[in-house]
Amino acid sequence: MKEQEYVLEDIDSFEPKDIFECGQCFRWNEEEDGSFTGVVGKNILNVKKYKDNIIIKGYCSDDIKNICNKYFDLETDYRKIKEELSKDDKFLKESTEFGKGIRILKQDIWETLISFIISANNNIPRIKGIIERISAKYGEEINWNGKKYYTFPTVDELSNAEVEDLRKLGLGFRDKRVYDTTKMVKENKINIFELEKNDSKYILNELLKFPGVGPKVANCIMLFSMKKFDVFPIDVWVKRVMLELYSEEIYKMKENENGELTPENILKFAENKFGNQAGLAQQYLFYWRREQ
DNA sequence: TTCCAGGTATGCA
DNA sequence: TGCATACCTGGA
Repeated sequence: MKEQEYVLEDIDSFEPKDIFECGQCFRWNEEEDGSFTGVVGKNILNVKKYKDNIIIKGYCSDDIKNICNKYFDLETDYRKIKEELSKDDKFLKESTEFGKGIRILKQDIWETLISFIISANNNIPRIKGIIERISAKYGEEINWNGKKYYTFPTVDELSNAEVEDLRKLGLGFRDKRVYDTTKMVKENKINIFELEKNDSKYILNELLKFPGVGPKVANCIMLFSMKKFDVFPIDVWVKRVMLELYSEEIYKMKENENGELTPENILKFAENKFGNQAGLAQQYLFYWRREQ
């Protein structure tokens, strides 16, 4: 482990607040100075915006540049994507302006799988608390700048938890789902670490085999850990914003013979309208609507 | 006290 | 297949 620093000069489309509070991650916390600190794999990172630069300080096991380039998706041109999305849509123009600093993180697939199972019918403060307690109990402790941090437990580490242990950590009815999913991963029933090389349809089908993983959770996993931007997770917020903004257009779809505003029709409309960037469109609209 | 939160699993017709 | 209902928990 080594202290390191990485400065991104004049970087476009990178606002720590937008990235860490748009709902894609649960392990980043704002500090008193406005920076954010989070645990990424076995590394601790602190991200601060200063004028047009992003200053990333880290306590890392690997080269901080490699870690950040991958994790923050620095190769992708978000400006271009935003331009394309807002080209002929006033709502996306407004929402991409509102969340202009959003980037989709490439998070660990295993951590994302468990985190979003926990997210079901839950609220963000509680989700964060549960994940923190799981990490403190089963993860690895790292000390940095006089503070204690905990890595998210590996598959082997979390396999030490019984259902009752998870219940004590506050998972509620999600305890058995996390336990059973952990067991399936541990026994390699589905190799989640090799999934991302397949197309979204195939991956969706595989992820749905895990207990606690439905369409919404599966799509979030693909979007937030595999850079599958063509998926479109539909939750209460997205449903709300889509109906508020696009009801007329969804009614008029030629596939929508009965004029129904069902999740299927919302999905068809989104895939058709947003194409390969549907996931990003979802994230801009979600963040915009939720922060209003 | 009651309701709700980035849904999913289950039991029925 | 298609639809309602229950589900831990803690904060408002």
